[in-house]
Amino acid sequence: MPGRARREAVSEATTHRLSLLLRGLKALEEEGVGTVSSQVLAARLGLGAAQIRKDLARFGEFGVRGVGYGVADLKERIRRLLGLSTPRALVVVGAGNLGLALADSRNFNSDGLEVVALFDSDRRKVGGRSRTGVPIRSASEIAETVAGTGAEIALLAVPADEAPGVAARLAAAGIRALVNFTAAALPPMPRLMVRNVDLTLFVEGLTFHLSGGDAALRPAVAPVR
Amino acid sequence: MPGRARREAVSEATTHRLSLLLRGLKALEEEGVGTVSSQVLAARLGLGAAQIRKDLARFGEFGVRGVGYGVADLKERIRRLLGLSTPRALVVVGAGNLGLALADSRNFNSDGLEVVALFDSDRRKVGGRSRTGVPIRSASEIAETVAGTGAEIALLAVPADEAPGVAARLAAAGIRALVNFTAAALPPMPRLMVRNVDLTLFVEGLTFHLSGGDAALRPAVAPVR
DNA sequence: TGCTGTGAAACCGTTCACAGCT
DNA sequence: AGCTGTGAACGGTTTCACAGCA
Repeated sequence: MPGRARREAVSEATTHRLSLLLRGLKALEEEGVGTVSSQVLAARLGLGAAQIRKDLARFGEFGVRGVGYGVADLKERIRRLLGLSTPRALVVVGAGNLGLALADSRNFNSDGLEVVALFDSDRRKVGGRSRTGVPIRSASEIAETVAGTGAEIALLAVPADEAPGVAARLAAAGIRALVNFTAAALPPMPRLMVRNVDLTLFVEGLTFHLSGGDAALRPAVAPVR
Repeated sequence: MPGRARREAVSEATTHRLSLLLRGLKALEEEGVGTVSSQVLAARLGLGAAQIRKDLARFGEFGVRGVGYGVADLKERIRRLLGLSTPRALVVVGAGNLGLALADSRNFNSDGLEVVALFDSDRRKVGGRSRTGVPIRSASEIAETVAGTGAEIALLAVPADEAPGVAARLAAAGIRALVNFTAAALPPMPRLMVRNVDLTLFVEGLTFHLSGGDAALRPAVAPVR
């Protein structure tokens, strides 16, 4: 599923692993570990050691031969690399269960990320707050809020049929990157980077394998051979 | 990120595209379209035409040369292929916002999929129902409910630190496939197929590209060359 | 002519194996 | 001796280009 925007030399798989790496390094730092090898890191994250080294190699030299990586140092450099060293504001559109879950997730409220607002078109929700205190504003205030907070990233969790319209408004408001949690396919938009995260797809991938892969197509009787 | 279990000849990318295809075909059928070419289908889904043909080729011959694919026929065959032609029960563990969102999602309650129960350890939630009526049971009833409903698939949406324990209990209860929405890394379990869907990863992938890729590592002054 | 099905080519990411530094 | 950084091999997926059929 391409989500290509500009010169995308770095694959999504790589950025995902960097994220994972960052998380692992944080844990190690809390455990008081000062130095770590790609070997050990890999085992903890379920990745290959060579792959970690390769991923890092793309961005420079981070370790010391014969020794390993400095935990605090590598952590800081990856954080920097992922663009998390400067604070970033997020907005979540759609204050249904999914939107609320996203807004309150500690994962989006750590490092440099902060969810600054939720939007919904339901009058009864507007003016309220999520459990952790994110204010719910009217969808009509999107442009104003985005401008005021400098938010660059939006998480889209509205009903599928409203998704394209809302995405267009977010783009117009100056949002530069969007994660689409909707099943709707969004048209390509000029200055907006889009990642589609379709939760259904993961489940149907499982049903495929559960049902024995392509078993459904094979005849019920044993094949000739 | 491998999630390899048994002989996994068919890639996750392929099953995702089949899911997408199924969705597209449903839409076409509702529009009253009887026949469609890989060309048109591809354009609607944002895929390549050759790729659609290649994906299908893996499972047999589905179209008519010079004509295209019969919408109703192809839809039915893909549904079959994905293992959605027979009903499947799902359970969702964790009745927080994310769990409730998953349980009420129309995506998991169409075709052959049905969410039959939510589980939570919070006494105050147990006995209640989600907005669409899925009953919330005590986490202690997992084994019993799974046995009673024949559920094979579980969606895991509990706090990260509880994830490994709950996953083990689900495996013991007879669940065969699990989608882990938690940030926790689950240990490999014998008869349990796991897919990890870490929502954080998608956002941090965006911050990487927003910050100009590896711009953070390049010196502020222009490189020598 | 139009469109599928498919071998071949191109591409990309991962894994291997080792040179090089500490 | 230990571990990083990396060229080379590998495997898998995507794209191309066309043969074959309606």
